[in-house]
Amino acid sequence: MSSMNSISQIKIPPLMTRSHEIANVVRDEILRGQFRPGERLPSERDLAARFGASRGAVREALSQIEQLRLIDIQPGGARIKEVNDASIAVLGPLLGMGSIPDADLVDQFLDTFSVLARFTATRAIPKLSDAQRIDLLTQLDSMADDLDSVESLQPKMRAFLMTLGGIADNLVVRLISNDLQAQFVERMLQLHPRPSLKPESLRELVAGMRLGVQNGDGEAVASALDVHFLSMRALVAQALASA
Amino acid sequence: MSSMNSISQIKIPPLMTRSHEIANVVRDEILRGQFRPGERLPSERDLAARFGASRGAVREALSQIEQLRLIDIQPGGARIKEVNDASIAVLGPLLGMGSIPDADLVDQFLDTFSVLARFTATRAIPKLSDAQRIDLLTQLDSMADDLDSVESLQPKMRAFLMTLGGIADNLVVRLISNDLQAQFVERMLQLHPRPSLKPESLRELVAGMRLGVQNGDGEAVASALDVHFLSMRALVAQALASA
DNA sequence: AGACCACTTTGGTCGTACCAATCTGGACCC
DNA sequence: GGGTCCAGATTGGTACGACCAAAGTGGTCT
Repeated sequence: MSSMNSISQIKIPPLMTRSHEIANVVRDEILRGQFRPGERLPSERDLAARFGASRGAVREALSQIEQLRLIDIQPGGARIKEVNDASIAVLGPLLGMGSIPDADLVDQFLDTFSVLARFTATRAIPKLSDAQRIDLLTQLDSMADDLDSVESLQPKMRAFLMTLGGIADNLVVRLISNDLQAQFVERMLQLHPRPSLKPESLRELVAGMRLGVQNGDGEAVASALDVHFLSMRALVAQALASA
Repeated sequence: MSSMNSISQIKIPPLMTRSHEIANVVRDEILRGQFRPGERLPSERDLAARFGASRGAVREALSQIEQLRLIDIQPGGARIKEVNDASIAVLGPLLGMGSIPDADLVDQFLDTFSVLARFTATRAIPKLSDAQRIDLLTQLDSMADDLDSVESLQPKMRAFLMTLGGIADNLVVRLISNDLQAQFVERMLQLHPRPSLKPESLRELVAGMRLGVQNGDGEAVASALDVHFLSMRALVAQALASA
């Protein structure tokens, strides 16, 4: 009986401060491989001079990059670490670097996301209350009305998965999904050409999930999601290849 | 033909700077729920006064907390956000807050981790080269020698999963695992009483995985991992309950 | 009661200064 | 030549003070 205010969540550019700018530039340089792991980053004073900023701003920037586990700050110098050992939070920048997202990375993301969705479904469905089941069915029925418009289906799908996530009640997965969401989804939605799923596939997805929800069969819901994500991956790969 | 220097990777307390201290304290206060979401954090100047630190140090601290998506810094004041919307990186602090880790959270972690392990296995096994298969089998045989000593098996198990991860070659999962590792594993290893898996269970795990690797049957390896993590969860839950 | 405006507070940035840890290079000794 | 050792330069850690623009505050006026 609350929230749902601030409906559209208009995202003002999250206040690009000087330190964030610097952090972004330096982060991207590291991700681009312009420094070898173990190598020293230019000193704070040098960076400050280069960006025409104060050392304070640079320090804030480096402090952020350190949180990404991309560098190791120590007296004597900040050293670059392996990108493979970094935090999830580098995924977004990693994706957004080329003019077109790296196809492999996108596929890996979708693969991973599908596994998390499956996981959520299998954990949520068995513990459904009657009210929750009805809620989910309602959402699915609503989704069944927009099968040909990806634009209007996507947010409903997202909401559906969020509801499932709330029921599964696994904070770890929730936080992982947050990060993937934050890192990935927004960039994915700007894809051109947008992959277009066939209405039949979507109908199959919704119907499959509905059956699973009705019967309390988590594996059925998960399977429907599997199929959906598989075709999604194929389409996205195709879209990226032709771009 | 390189690396493998700095064998033991002695981790000196990662240089607890003033800003990190402040960040930790404030972060924990937020995680502890001492502020309501939407509420304003004390001003940088107030925090500086409270900690007897400079504003610069406080700003670096807040900048780090902002990266955790726990606060939203804006002119006018920093506002607290929902913990549920935060980054994975809050998991560690969240676990380490009570004298004993929260049992539910630990279980959720193990559940999630098992899914990621299963995922990695199913993706890695089908694309094994001969050399990789031999490598894995060798590792498993080595593991079969330490079945009764959890202390010596654990690192081998970890190495095995890392190898699988390298073969699966999914950067997204890799980064997620990094974070879970960074957030969780170290704290888990300090558990008392340590959960003790029965040697028979471990033998079964290793044997099951070996068979799967040999036959190129990813699902078999995944199943063996499933069983293992299930009993692990039961034991950990028991250990935490009796603590 | 609502609109409007001046004042205060708050974050964003800069500059300078000092300390301690680290690194660097050259003198020195074997 | 190769290793050792020490002083000076470099680097990060921290502090204080100052100014600006944006956001919040409260009181006045209508």
